[in-house]
Amino acid sequence: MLTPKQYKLLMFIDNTIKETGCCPSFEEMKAAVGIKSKSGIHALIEELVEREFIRKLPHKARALEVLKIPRFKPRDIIEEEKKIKLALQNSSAQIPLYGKIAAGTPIEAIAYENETVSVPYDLVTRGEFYALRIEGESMIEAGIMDGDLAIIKRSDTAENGQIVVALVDNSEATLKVWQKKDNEIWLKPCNKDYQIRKLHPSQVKVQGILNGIIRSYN
Amino acid sequence: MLTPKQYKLLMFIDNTIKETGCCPSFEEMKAAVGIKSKSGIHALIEELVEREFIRKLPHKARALEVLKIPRFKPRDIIEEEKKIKLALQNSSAQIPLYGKIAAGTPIEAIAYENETVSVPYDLVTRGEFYALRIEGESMIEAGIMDGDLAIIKRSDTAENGQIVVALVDNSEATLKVWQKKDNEIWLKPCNKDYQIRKLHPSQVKVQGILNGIIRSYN
DNA sequence: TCAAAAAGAACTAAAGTAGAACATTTATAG
DNA sequence: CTATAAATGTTCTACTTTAGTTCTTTTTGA
Repeated sequence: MLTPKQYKLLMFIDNTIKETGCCPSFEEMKAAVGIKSKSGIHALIEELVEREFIRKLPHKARALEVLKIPRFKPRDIIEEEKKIKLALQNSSAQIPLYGKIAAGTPIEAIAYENETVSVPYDLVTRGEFYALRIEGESMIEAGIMDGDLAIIKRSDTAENGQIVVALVDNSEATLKVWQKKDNEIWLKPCNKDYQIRKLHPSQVKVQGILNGIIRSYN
Repeated sequence: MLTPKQYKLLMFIDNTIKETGCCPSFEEMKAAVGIKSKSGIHALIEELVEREFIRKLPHKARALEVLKIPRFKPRDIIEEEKKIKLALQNSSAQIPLYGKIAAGTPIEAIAYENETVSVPYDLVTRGEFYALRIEGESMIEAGIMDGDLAIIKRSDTAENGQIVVALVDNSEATLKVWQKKDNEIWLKPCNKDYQIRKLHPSQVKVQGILNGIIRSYN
């Protein structure tokens, strides 16, 4: 449509008229567009007139009228496009999403689901990770809400006090605080309404340790 | 209909005009379509002109006009777009980390900090985002814990019930649930031990809306 | 292996730069 | 109202850079 200089000039004229109410002189345009000679401006204006972007009132000085300016994309779309470009450059770590937890199936059993989620690198340093969607309120006092995405580091051991993915009786996976007491394993929820489960070590297997939480309010 | 290259070129021309207001040159088109010679672009343009998708103003440089956009995309383009969408899910965005909240400084004041954090792309679609480190326990019942990273979408308005970054008396930034009641603004914490603050609208300014939470257990 | 697509070189045309001379409009003093 | 100076706009020439066209050669894919 327009050349860059033509466009720059058109926008300058339009702006100036809108701001000051009167048309800029050639000298002002020279400065604005970055041209050192009036003839250049003249040529640009002739082009703009020919392409019907502006109109000249004949035999008048400082008498230009802007007829149209090229339509723009909405700013937020441009912004989004920029963001997409940027996002495509910085890749982040991919970890598999293994489904929901609290549902009662061993993690391995649902590992075939081929979904992945991207997480910031600082949540997944060193080790093997996977993600689970939280279901239920049993850990609410630890700030873990229904629907949150739990980032889990694969591990088959845990320290007291850590929040772990525990597999009970080889059938039920659950996210709880791990506590070893004498000859029992305590799985402690973080919610007054839930009971501590006291299990024999042979009944419980650690499948991973909670490493991070991602929540989206959408 | 159109070949993938033709379609790609047409879209590029249309986009460029809408974005920048001026027509791209052959050199720019070369880069956009991925052709190394101007003659290739020339051939494509001739095709597009013949099929009346674009018009050339004769004897002018950078003077193309898009007449219409085809309703259907070539199959290859559709597939490519799918790939991009997929890649997007797998990528992350960088957003600035503006420091801690609850500390009592307006967000703007600490905006100079040049740190950024990377967050999954699905937490930061459309809009401008920044991150704040949560300090304190006032939102603990909403699952927002001390030390969490809050992903905030910049906004100066909020709906009732949203969790917002509110600037009180131009000096104190705080994360609370927003509620407009008659002629008062209520800033509600999510913690029984904290009081609701009832303020005059002139005292409070929204600085952003909570969009996500990232927590790391390290 | 043949035709279509692409690359490249050589060329033509348009856009932009610069300065000067000239023409017109506008403001101002007499 | 008119003369005139100052400001503004137009035209011309000469030149540089950027853009577009045409042709030949090379590559590539059915």
